[in-house]
Amino acid sequence: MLQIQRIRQEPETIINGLKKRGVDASQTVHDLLEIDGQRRAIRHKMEEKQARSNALAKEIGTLFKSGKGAEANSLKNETGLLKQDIKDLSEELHTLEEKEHTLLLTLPNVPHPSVKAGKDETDNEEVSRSGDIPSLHEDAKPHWDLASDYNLIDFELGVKISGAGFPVYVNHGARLQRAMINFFLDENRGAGYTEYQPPHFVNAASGYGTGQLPDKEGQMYEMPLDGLYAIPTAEVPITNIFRDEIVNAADFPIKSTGYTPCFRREAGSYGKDVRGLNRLHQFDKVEIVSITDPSNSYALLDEMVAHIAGLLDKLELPYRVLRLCGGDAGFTSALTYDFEVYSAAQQRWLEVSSVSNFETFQSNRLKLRYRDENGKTQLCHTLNGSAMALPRVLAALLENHQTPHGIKIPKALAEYTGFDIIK
RNA sequence: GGAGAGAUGGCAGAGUGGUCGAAUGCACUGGUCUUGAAAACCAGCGUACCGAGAGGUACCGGGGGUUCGAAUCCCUCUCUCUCCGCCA
Repeated sequence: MLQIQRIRQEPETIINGLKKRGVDASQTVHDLLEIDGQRRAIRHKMEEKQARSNALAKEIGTLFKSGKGAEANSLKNETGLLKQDIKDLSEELHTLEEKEHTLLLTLPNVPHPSVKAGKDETDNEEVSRSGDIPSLHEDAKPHWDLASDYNLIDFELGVKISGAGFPVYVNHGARLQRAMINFFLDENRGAGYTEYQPPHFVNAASGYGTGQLPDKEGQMYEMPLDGLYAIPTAEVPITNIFRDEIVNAADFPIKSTGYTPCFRREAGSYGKDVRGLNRLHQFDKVEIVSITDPSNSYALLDEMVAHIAGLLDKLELPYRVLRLCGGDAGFTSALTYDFEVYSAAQQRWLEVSSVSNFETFQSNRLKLRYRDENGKTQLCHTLNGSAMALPRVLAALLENHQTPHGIKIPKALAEYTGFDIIK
């Protein structure tokens, strides 16, 4: 959520920035400024009456104590009137506050200056590319065939137990999953991230904190009996560790990591990219979350990008890094880099990581602050990224490293799997 | 599932109608003392909004009510804890 103070200070910057997303915010900003002005005027008026009422109440108390009951009672006339006024004003104030809040929720984050205007993924900029795209032998297969040939993943079994999009990993497939989780967590820990094992269900307050609610309400699995939501990413519970906190600036950057399964309803995306591991209702992901002060957040974003690149290098996968254009970046993001690995048999790029700086967009909702050098509280910048989403990494590993003799496991990962080839 | 207790500042914990944004202790920050440290002593120490400032307003889990006046009384919701039962 954008800060109203910022909209007051630089409405034009915000309107122009949002144009890069293809969003025309001029009407909303205009309405917000008007409502905000009214709100503050009414608040001021109400506070004046409250001050008067407080003073009178004090006076009445003193008068009663000194036995001047008649005088005290005469003052009560005025307080009665004030009371009604205050009630009316406060109702008006609440209405305006609600309107303002509702409007604020509709505005996405303002893109960073480096973000290009654009409509969708076709307008994203490739900023780097690494690794060689393998030339596969003639009988090379897509990962869903490999998964079944080598008995690694049983999609039909998942359908029986739960439904489409809930694969069952078996034997070497299951072990590979477990190995990747440990590999990623160890690498992240080695880079200074504190490891967490957070809850997989969160309450509504947490959903609002990171912006899943109300923006993406229908994307989360919901347990209405208990008022809980299955997390769509570890970002939600891990970032909410810091909700309503004033963190110590000396601890910056605060770096956290955690593995969780992720649950997504993927409503409205049936039939699109659902083959194999490309899009699932439940998948495993290791997430990194960082918190720092505004002056260092973009350097930290670069550091996170470099860290993720290092992971893909160790997995010996070809990848490219994209800077998302305004229209393709998420609602809450100021700047997002996507990592895509090349899946050689499908002959397409698969998104395996998305790294974003949210600036104060999340922390404003989270009330996540630090104290600056003057002792004033300021909103932190929050960032996060996948390091790494497992299914598509697995898909690329299987496809790219297949040989006529079996599927080779990259050296870094083989230390975790205990085997270096799947036959 | 049954029974009970509770929700107050970073933490612990007082406060049952006015002078309470709130005692006290711990923690934290600054200072005195000390070769240094500890101890002791002194001072400071919640958040948000409005205001140039003085200052004002709100907040004692959320919402509503009683009252001139509510942390304190009433209603209601939520959450937490303890004991019993069941159970990984």
